[in-house]
Amino acid sequence: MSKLKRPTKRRIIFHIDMNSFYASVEMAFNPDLKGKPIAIAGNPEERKGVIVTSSYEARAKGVRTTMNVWEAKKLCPELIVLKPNFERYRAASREIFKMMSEITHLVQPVSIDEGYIDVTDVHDQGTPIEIAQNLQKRILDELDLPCSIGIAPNKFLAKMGSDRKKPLGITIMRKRELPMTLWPLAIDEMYGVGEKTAEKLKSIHIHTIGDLAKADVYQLKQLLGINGERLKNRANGVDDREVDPDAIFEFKSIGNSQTLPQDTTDVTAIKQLIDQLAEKVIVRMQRKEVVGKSVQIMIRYHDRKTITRSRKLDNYIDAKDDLVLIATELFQHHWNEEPIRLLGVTVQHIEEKRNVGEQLDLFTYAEVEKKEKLKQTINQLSEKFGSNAFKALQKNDNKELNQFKTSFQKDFLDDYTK
DNA sequence: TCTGGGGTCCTAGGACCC
DNA sequence: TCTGGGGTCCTAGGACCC
Repeated sequence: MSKLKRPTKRRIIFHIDMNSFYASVEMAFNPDLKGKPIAIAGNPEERKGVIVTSSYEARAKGVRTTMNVWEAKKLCPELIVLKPNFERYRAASREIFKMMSEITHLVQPVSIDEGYIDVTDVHDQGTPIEIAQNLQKRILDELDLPCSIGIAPNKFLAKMGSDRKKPLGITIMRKRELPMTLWPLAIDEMYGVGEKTAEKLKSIHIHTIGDLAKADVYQLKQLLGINGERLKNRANGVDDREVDPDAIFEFKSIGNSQTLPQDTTDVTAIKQLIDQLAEKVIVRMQRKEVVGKSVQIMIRYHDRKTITRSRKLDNYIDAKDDLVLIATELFQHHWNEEPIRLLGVTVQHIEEKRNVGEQLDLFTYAEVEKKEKLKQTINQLSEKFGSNAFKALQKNDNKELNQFKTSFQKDFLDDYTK
């Protein structure tokens, strides 16, 4: 008997998007800031002082995300620049998602300030529009934070909808109205189309989402691979991704990176930064009770050329020593000695600790590696001096190998390797 | 004085196995 | 002796998003 795919039920999905979230949280926290041009940025003394978010008043003066602080101040001299208070933003975010989860358990956070909910089976809280209005009002009344909501039969259209009206908009994207609502929009406004893709599409005379909806699928595939077909589908309002409340728990990597105060070739400073980054990554891994099986470093050079180098491991790691060891090795192997602007350390192939079992609780990766090296050394010694003296040691357990190492290795090996 | 830091997903080539 | 082709894993890089 063939398995027929059941036609998917028509769904009602919201995309909730907080309006200039960090700036709004700061204004809620300090109402004196309301109505003023404010921006959140890193340390303006250092070069990482770029604008992360700005209030609508600042945007009206031309202030944009990723703009340098000095550049923004040139455009808007009265700009109030604040350092980010991530704890504050996270706390606000938790409250918002709690309100969503009081409507339905089908909540999928996608970042600190946006998420999807699926209200298809919510029947006791009014019409979808009423549910959206109530949610928006509640977030505004109780948290003093504005948001926009898109209502649509799928995620893509809901996302495009929440973008239509800011702040405090509610926009319904009906499939039959797409020629009026979606298709006139410029291709760069489409979610999933960035700078590069927009350029490529324009080269084949696709300038609006409507052009894309009607474009030849084979030509699109040639130009963009599988993504070409997917974008065309989305332009036609087709997107069957489900709202997945578990997605947030299934993260795949944890990393930290940092731009240095100045470009540097100073190995001591670089190693110190690797150590700090590894520490941060490990703390986050421990908090989430996960381990990882692959380590990646990122080096951004003075000219912004960026490389990544990674190594898949035989075992899961969760210890700082291991991460520092492997990240440092990767760095030493691949650094071309040019001045470095930014360094990153990331652990990939993340698994929950409890799913991995206990095999690696015996040794840390660093210990295993040390043991392997010691074995190799002993093999070499056996070759040179005959097997009798060392064969026995190879069969012994780790404790004896270590005893051997501490008592003999130093002087003996120093002589031997010279 | 240009351009932060956190991620995800996709592609493509080479190695290796069958 | 010469040779096909599929599948999977690993690594590096790129595009995109907030």
